[in-house]
Amino acid sequence: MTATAPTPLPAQYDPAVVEVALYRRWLDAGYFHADPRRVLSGERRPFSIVLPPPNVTGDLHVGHALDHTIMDILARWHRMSGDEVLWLPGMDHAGIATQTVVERQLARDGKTRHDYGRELFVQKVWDWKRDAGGAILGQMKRLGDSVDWDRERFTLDEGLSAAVQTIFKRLYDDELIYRAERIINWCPGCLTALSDIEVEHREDAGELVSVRYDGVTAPGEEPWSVVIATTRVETLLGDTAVAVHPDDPRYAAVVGRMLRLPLVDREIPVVADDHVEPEFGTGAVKVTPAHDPNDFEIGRRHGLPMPTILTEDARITGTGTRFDGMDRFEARAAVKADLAAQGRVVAEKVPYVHSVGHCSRSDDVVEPRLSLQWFVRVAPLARAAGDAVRDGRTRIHPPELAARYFDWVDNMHDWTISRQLWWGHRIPVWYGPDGAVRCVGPDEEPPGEGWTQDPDVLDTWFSSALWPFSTMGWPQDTETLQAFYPTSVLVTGYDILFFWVARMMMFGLYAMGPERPEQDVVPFRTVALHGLVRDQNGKKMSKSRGNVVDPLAWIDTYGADAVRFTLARGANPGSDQAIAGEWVGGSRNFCSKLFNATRFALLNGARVPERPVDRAASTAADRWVLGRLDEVVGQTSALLGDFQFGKAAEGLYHYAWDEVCDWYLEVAKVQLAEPERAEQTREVLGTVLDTVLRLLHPFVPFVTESLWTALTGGESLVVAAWPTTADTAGADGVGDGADGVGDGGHPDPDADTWMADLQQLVTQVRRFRADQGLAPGRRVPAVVSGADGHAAVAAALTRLEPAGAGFTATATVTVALSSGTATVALDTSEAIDLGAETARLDKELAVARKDLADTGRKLGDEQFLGKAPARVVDGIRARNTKAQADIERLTARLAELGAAGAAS
RNA sequence: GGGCGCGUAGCUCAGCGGAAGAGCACCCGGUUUACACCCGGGCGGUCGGCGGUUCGAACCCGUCCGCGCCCA
Repeated sequence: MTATAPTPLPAQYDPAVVEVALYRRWLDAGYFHADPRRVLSGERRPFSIVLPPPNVTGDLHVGHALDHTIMDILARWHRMSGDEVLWLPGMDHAGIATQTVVERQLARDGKTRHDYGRELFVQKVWDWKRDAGGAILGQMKRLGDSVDWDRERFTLDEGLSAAVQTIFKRLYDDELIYRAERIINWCPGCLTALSDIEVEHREDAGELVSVRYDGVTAPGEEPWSVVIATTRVETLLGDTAVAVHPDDPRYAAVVGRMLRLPLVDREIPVVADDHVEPEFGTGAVKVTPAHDPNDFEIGRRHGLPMPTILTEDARITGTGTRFDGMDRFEARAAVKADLAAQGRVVAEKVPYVHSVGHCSRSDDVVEPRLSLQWFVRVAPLARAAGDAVRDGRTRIHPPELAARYFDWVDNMHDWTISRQLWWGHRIPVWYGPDGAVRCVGPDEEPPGEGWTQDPDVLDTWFSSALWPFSTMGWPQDTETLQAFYPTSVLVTGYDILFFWVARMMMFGLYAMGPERPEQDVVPFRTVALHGLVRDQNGKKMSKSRGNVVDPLAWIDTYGADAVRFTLARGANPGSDQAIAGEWVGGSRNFCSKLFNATRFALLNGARVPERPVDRAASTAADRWVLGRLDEVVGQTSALLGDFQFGKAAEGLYHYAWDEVCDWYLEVAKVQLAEPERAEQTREVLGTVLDTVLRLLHPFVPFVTESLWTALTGGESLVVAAWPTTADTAGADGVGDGADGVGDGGHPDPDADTWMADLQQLVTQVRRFRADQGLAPGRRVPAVVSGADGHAAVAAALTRLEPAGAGFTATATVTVALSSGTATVALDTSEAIDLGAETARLDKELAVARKDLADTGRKLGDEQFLGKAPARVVDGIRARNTKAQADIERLTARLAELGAAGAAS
């Protein structure tokens, strides 16, 4: 890097003027571009992440902001650590959502997609994508995402489409894709099939209606009947049986006999089936095979007819009743009314709260529907996906959430992949004369005359599942693939575990399987799961609740760094976090603090030394702050390696603000005023800030970049080296252990003790001043004794001044230090507030007495002495001694005050 | 109904076997030559209830209560 003279900083930091320009500079410099050759040549280790592709119609919401912040922290950290980093961005084509957006536009002109025809409509969707799609990509730039824009991908790109066709053909040839007539989830709003995970179950208030079906009687026979209960009474029109449990004595006599289906006047049998729950309701269930998955299975077992009684948009059809043409909900009321009129409604529960499936896109109530669709036979794929985690080839973090993953992959149903849409990858299957079927691979010509292609497209997830390798050029064996697959980590919310992880695992293992050693087949080595972002009261954000926050508004107000830091700080693996604007303000304050601290340091000539600071020649405060820096360096790397972003951020926040700013900078002011200390202090300041800014860069890239380039004159923090303890620790041989002075990142107990004593001394004097109402700015003459080596610094930090002529101590503060009691005699030039001081000392005395009692009790307990480890016993003993000393000291002070009070 | 998780300061959360912590909020004082997006000081908790294990429990076990999520 080229070192130039540090540049002065403005009076205030304004993220708005800095962030956009910095991001532009990073792009121009090409820092985010990944070069596979540096990996293949062995020059660098690879680190790769594929961005779980956001939806092309979507905007950046706060959940993305968290997800991206975490990925960016990892990417920047690894980049600084010398890895070749690929973070690959892109979007999916979101079949239903995108088609709906464009159809809505057409509807404004009173048109439908059918007015344009398939080809023209798809062209219109591409137009929309070009003009209005992908807003999220620009928003990612605002956040600072260090993605490789040169490799941006879209699931409908040519290359990715070839990948889709390739894997479809392979699965088809392996008989892992099949076409069949099954009950699927049908959305009457979107007019397409859905997979299980696109259906959201919710407790809705419906009704449970019990209806009497009369038996068909022989002449002269007693009338008999069976009562069934249903929440969807309109489906009665499609019933083809009533089922009971074979061992249910109540119905043994009627199994095999016929019932008269009300309203339709069709005869249906009573069948016996093991899967009927005798305890539920009356123990008899109506069977509508074309409109209920369980009933479909019963229908198959008993060879029942399966009439479809609903149109695609959920209107009654083909029943030959007056209900034909009615919407399903209208029909529900009408059917019930007619049944009631016939006296067949024997019971009714309204409201009856039960679980109802809704379309995750349109929120319409999903209708189970018998339909001819394409499916993936998931059993072998899902087993492989489970095994990869079971045998550790892919690690789920935090590990507790693996249970959820297994729960899903071990119980997965076959996946419905056909969608009755136009926007998407069209199924590469052609139908010819006489029922001939041909699946066409990517390099094959479609069959010609007399053949037609399947009209459906594939589920968007089908192409998203290929994302970890299709984006890298698969099925071509590219350098990118060789260098960066398997990806290092997939970062996503635990709520998306089923969507991304399970499917990407299945397809990754299947597609890459034949070509690689087993260890290298998985799509990601680690899956790092984070939680949901909630509002400030811990409530889930939702449009209906009106508590959705816009991360971009926060970026405008507080800066991207502040948003990122807030999210990072709250990110504990696998658990949800709450967020509020005020808290983002707190992070903005932290960024300002860093700015001001660096500004102060630069104004005082701080510089980064060529070689590590010589600790032997340093003050205790220098050694303390450097020793703590070593610890923070080690701790931050360790926590990042364990995905503990919240703790890493917290540790840096605490060190930078509470230790460096509140204590070291204040001590540094004193040292800078001493000619023989000033230069050393400038180097320590430079070292500490240089390192802290490096450590913070992955979290808050913008402010750290501005400050670091100003401080060091370096090119960019993006490509600066990640600190190690070897960088910061002095290699000067001091710290052989004899004097307890640390070396090479080891703790420095002497310096720590010195600092703890200083903090104790300063805090006690400040507290006295506050209790006594002494104005903070007022200089108070004082004599400090029993605190050698601390007196001058402590005096500066507590605004004490040397005693002059006529000094008369009006008050004394005693402070327990490691080496004994320090005494500060002050001349407040007036009588002190005895009440306030006595109350203070009484409070401290009470604490000391309680501690003496607590520790005394333990030390008198044979069991404790015998069983507790020596380390603990020693600790208790030390506390006991300390409590005794405190009591003596405080009692003596109180006695003096009593004397003073009596004398005055 | 099955499974998982959570109840710690006003709010959001760390801590998960040896003296109760943080951020934000709140109260008092402050133009201390980096910072009022600040500085200094302070208030605030029978760690959901009850039992058990242990020399010792916010932390381990049981049970109950209250929330949340996923799958039926």
